[in-house]
Amino acid sequence: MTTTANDAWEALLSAHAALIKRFAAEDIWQGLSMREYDVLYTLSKCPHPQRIGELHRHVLLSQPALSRLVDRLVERGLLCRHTDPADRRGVRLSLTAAGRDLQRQVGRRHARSVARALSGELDAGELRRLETICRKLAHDGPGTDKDPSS
Amino acid sequence: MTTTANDAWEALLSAHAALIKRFAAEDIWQGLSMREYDVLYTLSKCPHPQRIGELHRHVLLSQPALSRLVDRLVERGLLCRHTDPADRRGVRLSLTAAGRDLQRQVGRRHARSVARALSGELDAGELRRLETICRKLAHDGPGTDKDPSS
DNA sequence: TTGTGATAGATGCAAACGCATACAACGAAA
DNA sequence: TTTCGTTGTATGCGTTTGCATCTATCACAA
Repeated sequence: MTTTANDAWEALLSAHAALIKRFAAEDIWQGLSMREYDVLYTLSKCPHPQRIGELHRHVLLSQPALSRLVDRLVERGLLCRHTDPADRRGVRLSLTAAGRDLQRQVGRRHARSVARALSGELDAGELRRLETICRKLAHDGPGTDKDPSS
Repeated sequence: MTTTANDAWEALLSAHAALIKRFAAEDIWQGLSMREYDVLYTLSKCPHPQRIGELHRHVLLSQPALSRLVDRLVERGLLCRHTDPADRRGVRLSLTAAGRDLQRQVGRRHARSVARALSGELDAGELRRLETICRKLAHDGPGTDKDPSS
């Protein structure tokens, strides 16, 4: 039924908005915006220097906006940007030591907030179900899949 | 476990980003941004003219940004803004006929997109579980509840 | 009344954003 | 090797955003 899907989507949007507001209001961000933190976090999970294009697939931001966000992080000494030797159009990004430290520091606190917020409302089973369901949604639905490799 | 909650949150964020990107890419918005549509949609569900403050609780946007977004919609003739007679600091917003029409037109198409996107990945049971879980999360956790009336 | 603190929105301004487009490097064909 | 279409990122520019602050109104007490 179309209504069930729309109700679920609306609930997901509300949950997202409520939690984002709550997290944003916390005083743990050390001068980073949540989008900037998201970039640091994503890079912290990547073993190899990451391409901007890859980040762009992960982040909800236009490519030019991401490019300039990276500028700012580079200028703050949190990231370094170096031309990809294998494809000199491209750029590889990696965290500096300072960037890694800052991500860890903010990340620890944020992770605690997230745990408090979600565990306060959901039990372990619900958390796992939420994760499972959202993972299915996260892989772009049919019509957008450009890489059916995996 | 703190990890379970964080994995669930990350999955929710990914699902949100992927779906928003997908919906934003569709050519159904009639010159509205998704945020503007969200405001029209929220108002369309309210029987009575709505206060900006109420909208603000629903929308992920700062109060000044919302105020100006409303400006724009008023200027496009989609909303009307009139002083609340009961509290003349405040403002009540309501859709104009044009606003209601536009919301309906965009809303019909968007609802179909949402249904296609979510139903393509989830069965009816999963949709209902997702809604139930997200509703729990949407009600601000402890520490933010200012109105324990209901 | 008048004064005081709180609340609802609006406004100034700098920062950040999206869109369109430019630019550089790639890959393949002529 | 030159040319052409494609891809990865950056830049110009007008719009939208958030933060700080302002104004107006309310509720309540002196």
